Amino acid sequence: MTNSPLIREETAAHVKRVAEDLHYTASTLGRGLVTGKTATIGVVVTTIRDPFIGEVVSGVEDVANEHGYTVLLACSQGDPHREISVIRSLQERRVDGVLVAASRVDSRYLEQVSAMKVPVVLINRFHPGGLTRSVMIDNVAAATVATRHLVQLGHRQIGYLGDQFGLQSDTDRFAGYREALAEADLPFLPELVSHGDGQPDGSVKAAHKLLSQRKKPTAIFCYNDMAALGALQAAASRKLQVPMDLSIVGFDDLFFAAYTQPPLTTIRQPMRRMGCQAAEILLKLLAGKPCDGTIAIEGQLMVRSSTAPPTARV
Amino acid sequence: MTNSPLIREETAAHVKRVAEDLHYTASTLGRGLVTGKTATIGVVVTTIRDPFIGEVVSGVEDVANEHGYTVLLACSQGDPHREISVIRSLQERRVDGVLVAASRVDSRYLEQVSAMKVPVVLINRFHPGGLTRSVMIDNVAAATVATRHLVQLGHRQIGYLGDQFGLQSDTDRFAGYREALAEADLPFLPELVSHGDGQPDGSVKAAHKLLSQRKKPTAIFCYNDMAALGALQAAASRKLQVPMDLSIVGFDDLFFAAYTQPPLTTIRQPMRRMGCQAAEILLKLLAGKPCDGTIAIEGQLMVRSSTAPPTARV
DNA sequence: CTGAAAGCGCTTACAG
DNA sequence: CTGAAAGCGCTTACAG
Repeated sequence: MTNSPLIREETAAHVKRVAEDLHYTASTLGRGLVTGKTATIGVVVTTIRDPFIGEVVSGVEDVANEHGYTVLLACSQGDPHREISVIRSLQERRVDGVLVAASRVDSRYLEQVSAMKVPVVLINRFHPGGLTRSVMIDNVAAATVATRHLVQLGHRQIGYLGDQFGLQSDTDRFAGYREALAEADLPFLPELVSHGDGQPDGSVKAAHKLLSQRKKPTAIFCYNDMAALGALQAAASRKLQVPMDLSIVGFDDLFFAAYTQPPLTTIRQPMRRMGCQAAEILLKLLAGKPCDGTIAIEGQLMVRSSTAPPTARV
Repeated sequence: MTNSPLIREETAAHVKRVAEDLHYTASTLGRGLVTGKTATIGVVVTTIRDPFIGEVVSGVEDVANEHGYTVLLACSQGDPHREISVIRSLQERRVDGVLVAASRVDSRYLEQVSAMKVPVVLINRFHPGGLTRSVMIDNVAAATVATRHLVQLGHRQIGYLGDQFGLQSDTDRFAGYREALAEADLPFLPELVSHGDGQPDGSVKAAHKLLSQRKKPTAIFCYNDMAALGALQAAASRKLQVPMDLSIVGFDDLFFAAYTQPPLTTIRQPMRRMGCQAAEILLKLLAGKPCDGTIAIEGQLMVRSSTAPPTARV
């Protein structure tokens, strides 16, 4: 099916027509075997149920498709066993390159991906290595901006509702939170930080812990929008009005953030665009073009209605 | 790498060890060429950004993986051009079977999938044909249950906030809505139905249209939870209290439904399980086992706090 | 029981 | 310019 100027146009047209009538399409298996390319990229994620991941993968799929590539989906489910089986499956299928958008994967795993000797692009992750690149949001800076927003509204008791302790992005966002406190000369109060799981359920509990302090926070900066959903719920169940009694800021700007009641102030992370960029880097690498360093994305503060100055009640 | 009792165990172990050291994995390209199987299934969706789709695909990926299959992702984006290019791409890669979880695909498209001569399983879609099966929720029945719930609470002015007009599932849910009205001897009022787009943005507008009637509804049954998000927003911007001034019921029970304020009464659609079931049917078909008919899933009413009896104010 | 050959569907380099 | 052959990495049927 390779076009060539050596064949009479009408002949080519005829062949094409017949091929179409027969529903014939050249097999990439045969082609792949000889060219060593499959025009397929592996996308490794924790779970595709996560709306953050969905956005990223959508961007990836889009540019991949545009360039004739197809996406092989690999969900690790955060399970070490599946992590390795899923990687092997990509390797067996001889993907041309790999994209990883899984926040919670351990490093052995990235080691294994590297061992495939194909280009790999990491999203919101970093791993040194010749063929691996990253596109990541500047978590520290974005978290500082988010917390600073609360400081500027007049809050002095600001809580941090994190994801699981030890997760890189959690550590970074926490660092940004502390940085904003420090720059405003606010004391860091350990009892104002609580760790959930980056999901609504776990975050409700973590939020309650924060809100049951004797000196409770007037504002909470949440690890992500999922956690903010939990915080919103916890506030409602304690009859706290948001933002009058409690300000809440999230992170990600998932589709529902503009639709919570009240609409959520959050840091917008251009998830889809990050997916696109990551795919573009990968395709460049596959085309043999040089492409170095890690791309740092800036988060953007979206001020909506879940934040306000603290009310002066004691 | 095929195990065989004919080879000494220790030899096999040795070979395996060396293979592992060399990071060798048998290529499925060579194998596929001779066996005619790729252990790959194509999953066609509108867009992976849709949380409904994410859940379904997660289920599919799970059972596929468990059985040694890998998922090739194909997003049509509802674009006819991409629909065909994406199908071709699956065909070129010689997927063993196809799963379609795209609500808005036209039938020409399904025709093309059928022409691939591989088993296909449709989710929430029906298409006659020898090799195609379906797993679908009973939209009419579930919508009747949802509307009946409102009737039983005492509502007489019940609105329907639909998806785009003409979509099969919209038509079915609308039919269920009318059925519940009829069985309660309530008149059908055309001015109480409004069509959005199954997304929050478009549904806000559609909800406003409903709420600006002279005799406005005291309850709205929404096509899905996304639409309900829009209805919730519209209510809030009109200072209507949910559920006191307006009851709202959704459809799907997406992850955020339990976390809206107030938590959303909705029809739970077991999305993940539907994905699993669809994959299981496909795998059965691939194994040559007979497997017929379409599986009908029942929706489940989840009563939360967005519905209540209408207040007696005029 | 075992090892060499044929062949799956392609592309590419080469001989005519 | 064109057509036949070799070969990519596998599996399988077959000869020894």
